[in-house]
Amino acid sequence: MKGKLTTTSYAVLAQVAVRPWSTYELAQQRVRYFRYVWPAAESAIYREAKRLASMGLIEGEKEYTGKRARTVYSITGAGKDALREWLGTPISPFSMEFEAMLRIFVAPLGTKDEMVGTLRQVRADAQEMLRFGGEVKQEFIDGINVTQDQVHIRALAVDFFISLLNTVEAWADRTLAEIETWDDLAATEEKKKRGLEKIRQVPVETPGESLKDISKPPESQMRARS
Amino acid sequence: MKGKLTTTSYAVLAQVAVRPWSTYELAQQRVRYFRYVWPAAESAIYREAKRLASMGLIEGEKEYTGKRARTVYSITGAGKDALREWLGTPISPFSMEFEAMLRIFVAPLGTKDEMVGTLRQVRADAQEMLRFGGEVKQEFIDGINVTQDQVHIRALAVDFFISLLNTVEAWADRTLAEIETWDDLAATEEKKKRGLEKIRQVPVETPGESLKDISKPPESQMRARS
DNA sequence: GCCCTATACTCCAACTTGGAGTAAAACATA
DNA sequence: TATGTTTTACTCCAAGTTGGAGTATAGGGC
Repeated sequence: MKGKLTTTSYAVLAQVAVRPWSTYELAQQRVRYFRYVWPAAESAIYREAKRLASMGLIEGEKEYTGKRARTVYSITGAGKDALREWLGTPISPFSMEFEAMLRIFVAPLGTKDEMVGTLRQVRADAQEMLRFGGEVKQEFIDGINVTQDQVHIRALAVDFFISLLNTVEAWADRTLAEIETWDDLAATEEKKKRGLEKIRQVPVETPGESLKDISKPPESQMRARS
Repeated sequence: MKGKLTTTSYAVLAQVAVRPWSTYELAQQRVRYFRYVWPAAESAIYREAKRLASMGLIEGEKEYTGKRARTVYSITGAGKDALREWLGTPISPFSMEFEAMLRIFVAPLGTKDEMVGTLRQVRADAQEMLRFGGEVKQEFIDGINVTQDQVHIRALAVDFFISLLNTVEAWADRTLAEIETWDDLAATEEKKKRGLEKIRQVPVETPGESLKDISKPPESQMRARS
C-alpha cells in the first residue's frame, strides 16, 4: 500500500470494474479497448494489478487448472470509491504519437516513393483499425460484446473511434492523390502556391487580423500528463 | 558516440533540419509543432541535442551574450544522411493518450455532471488547439511562418490537424447533446436501444456475417513502438 | 536601483518500457 | 502414443524517459 495511483492504475482499475478478469485476460483484453486510449506495456499491467491488490482496490482470487495457477481480480468497494474520486480530478490532455507526420516533415530529404509509402502505411493502419471497428460494431449488433450492458456508453466510444479513423483515412487518401500529381518533393513555386491555397481553404477561423507576434501554443498542451 | 537513435532523436534531428536553433529555442519551439506528433520531456531535448552533437549529426556553435552562453545547433551532412536512412525504416504505429475516454468508460460510477464536465473539457481543449491552428493558418497566409519555404509539405500537416480537431470537436458536441437528454448515466432499456441504434448507424462496414469468435485486434497496434 | 521575466541550461529520483526468460496446460498432428 | 506448437500465466531487469527542482545570467520596465 504505497505510492499514488497513476492514470495507468486507473486504466487497469477501470477495466476490472467492467467485470472480473484474470491477469492474463487483463493484459490480452486491454489490447482490444484500453490500449487505444491509454497505451501501457504488458509488464506494467501485471505490476499495477499487484499494486492495486495490495492497496485493497481489487481482490485477487487464486484459481488452479492442475498445477497452473491464475489470479482472477474483481473490483472492491474501495476500488469503486477510488474511481469515483478520480472522476472529480483534472483530466490530462489528449496527446498522440504519430511518427508518420515526423517523416512527412523531412520527406523532401528522401524520395517521393518513400513518402507515398509512409502515407500508404498510414492509410493501411487506419483501414485495419476500421476493420476491427467494424467487427466490434457487429459484436454489439449481435449482442455478444463483453460490455453489452454498457452499450449506451460504449456507443459513444465507437462513434469517436470510427469518426477519427475515417478522418485519418480520408486525409491519407486526399494527400496521396495530391502527391501523385507531383514529380518530386522539392519546393517549387507551383507546389507552394497550391499548398498555400490548401491552407487558405482549411476549415478553421483565423484570428481575423494579422499577427504581431508569433502565436503561443495552447495551454491545454501544457497541462501535466500523469 | 554511443547507442542507437530513438524516434525522439530523429524528432530533434528533423527539427534542426528545418533551420539552426539554439537548444532553448529547440525546446520552446518544438512545443509549437513537434509536440503534437511526438511528445517528449524538455530535459530529453537537451540530452538528445548533446547526443546528436557527440555523434556528429548536428553541430553546436557556442555564442555569447555577455557571460551567458548559448549553443546554436545546425544539421551536418551526416545528420541529413541519418534522416534519409531513417526514412527507409519501418514506421511505428499511430497511438494516442486520451484519458477522457477512460473516464467515460467508468462514467456511470460518477455523476452526469462529471461526465458533462469531461466532455466540455475535451471540447474546450479541441477548440483551443483549433484557435492555435487558426493562428498558424494566418501565419502562413501572411507569409511569416518559420517553415514558409516548406508550405507545400506543411499544408498537409495543417490539413491533418484541423480535420482531426474538427472531428473531435464535432464528436464532443453531439455527445454532449445526447447526454443532455439523459436524466442520469444508468443503463436503461431506452438508452441502450438508442446506443445500439447509434452503433448501427456508425459509418463503417461490418464483416457481413456474424462472428464466430471474438475478433482479434489489428496487427498494426502490435508493431513495436520505439 | 530593483523586480520580474526570459534565456540557458543541469541534475536526478522515480517511474516505464520492451524484451527475454520460465513453466505448465492444452491442442494438433503424425 | 509421441511430439511439437500455441496459449496461459506470469517474473525480472537493463536501459531509457519523465517531470520537477535547481542554478545563474541578461534584459526590460518602472
